[in-house]
Amino acid sequence: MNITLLNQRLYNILCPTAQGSNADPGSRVDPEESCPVCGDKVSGYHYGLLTCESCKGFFKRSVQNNKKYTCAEQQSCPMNLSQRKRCPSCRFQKCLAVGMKREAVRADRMRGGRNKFGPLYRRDRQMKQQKVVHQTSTAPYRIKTETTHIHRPTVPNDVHLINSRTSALLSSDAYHQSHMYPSGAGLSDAPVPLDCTMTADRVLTPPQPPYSGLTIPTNYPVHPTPISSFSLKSMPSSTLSSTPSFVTPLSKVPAQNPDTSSLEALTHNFLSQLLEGEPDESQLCAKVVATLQREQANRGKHDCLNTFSIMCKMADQTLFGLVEWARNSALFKELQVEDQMVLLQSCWSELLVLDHLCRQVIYSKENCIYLVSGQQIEVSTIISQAGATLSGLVTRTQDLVSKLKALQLDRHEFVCLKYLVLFNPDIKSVQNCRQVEQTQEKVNRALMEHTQRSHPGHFDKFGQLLLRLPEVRSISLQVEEYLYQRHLQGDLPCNSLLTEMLHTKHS
DNA sequence: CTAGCCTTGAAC
DNA sequence: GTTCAAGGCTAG
Repeated sequence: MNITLLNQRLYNILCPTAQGSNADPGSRVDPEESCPVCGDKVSGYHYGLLTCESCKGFFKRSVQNNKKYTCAEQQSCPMNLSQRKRCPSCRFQKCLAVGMKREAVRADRMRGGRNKFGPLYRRDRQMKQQKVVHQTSTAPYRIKTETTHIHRPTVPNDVHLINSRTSALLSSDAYHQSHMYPSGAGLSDAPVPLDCTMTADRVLTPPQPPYSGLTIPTNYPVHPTPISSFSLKSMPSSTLSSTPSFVTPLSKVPAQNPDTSSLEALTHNFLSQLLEGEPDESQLCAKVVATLQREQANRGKHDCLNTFSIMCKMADQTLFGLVEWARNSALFKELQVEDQMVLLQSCWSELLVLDHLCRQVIYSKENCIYLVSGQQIEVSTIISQAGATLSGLVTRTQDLVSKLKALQLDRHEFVCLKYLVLFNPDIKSVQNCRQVEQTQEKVNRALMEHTQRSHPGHFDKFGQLLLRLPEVRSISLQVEEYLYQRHLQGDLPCNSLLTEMLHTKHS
């Protein structure tokens, strides 16, 4: 079995150098493909991969002039079209991170001609071309499901233009209705009427400037709680700084006493390392918003993304981020790429669910769902208008959110859960099963020691956390099934990592 | 300094 | 001759 053929997109993310490109999902074959650094439109291959003209110029200037930038913030500034100028340091780091090559900038400044990357660009182009053929040949076909009461036309490239005429018919399954993005209404102004002419443009450029949960800042998403002061409860940062260690980021915990066991110090270091790889929520949010804005801008006013497509694209971007997270993880890097593929293909939906849960625990207001785009939606609004499957899913997930909130899941524990899900030694086709098992055990021990040390008063928090994993698994399977049904109906955006993951599992 | 447009020239 | 990624130029 050739794994790379099974899920080329995943393989490309895991082995960016093999294919020479690490661009965003969902737009690979699009002539309007987005720059992996800032999300702007790409103008061609520059210094190793497809980037926009401005990042090309920026990278060239930086390398030619041997620039040394310093970030005034935490070296995790959001990078998108509107903010790329703010922090050259983070921009340059991002350039390098996505794979732009210093060596492609010529020391002798000779103009014209081709460099040694020519073949790499050609291969990448061929790969994209193959991808188009693959996507076309595996175009979704349609079947009827419980949530589909009417026949909706299959539109090439997945776009269902929801208009007022079809909206009433679609109300049986409100997920693809735009109530998820009520226009301009305040967060608690429920119930939100269906607005089926809602466009992504309106979603993404809300009229209300301050954060309300439903508005996405035009350029930079604002989070109710900074990720740096992560705790289970949405406590203000000021409270956090004066609370006991269980809400204090471990990195700020004073150095271990000499009398504390070395084991404890080891666990602390181990967890800190795991935490270091955690993606920045603000950046992810900015990226998602930028992608959606760009997508809509490319479509024009009369070709709007429907809500379900928007949700899928959000999930796709999140998934892309999760795969990147895994790829960059030191523990994951130790595995061979075949095993990496197998593990990710088996747990991607669980990771998505975990990611969603964590976001709810940190950011969501009472009875609201917090999207990766920074929007909050009232659960009751969704439940009241969604079909049976989706309502059930939302309810189950919200129950789990409540339990995790009650357990006061913290950031370290969340990371551990992610690793426990990722390193699953029960996956049969994993070659190096022993290594996966050892890593899982190591993380498991770290989680146990952390819960006992940081939450000594919380009896069996460790066990309680582990007991939540079967439900995560179960929800994720239901999510997959739901998405696959929608995929078969042609509702999912083609050419996405999400679709490819679904496809791989069902093929 | 940025970023869009222009010029160049080896590979095809 | 064409292509297209290099470097260059320049208004803003």
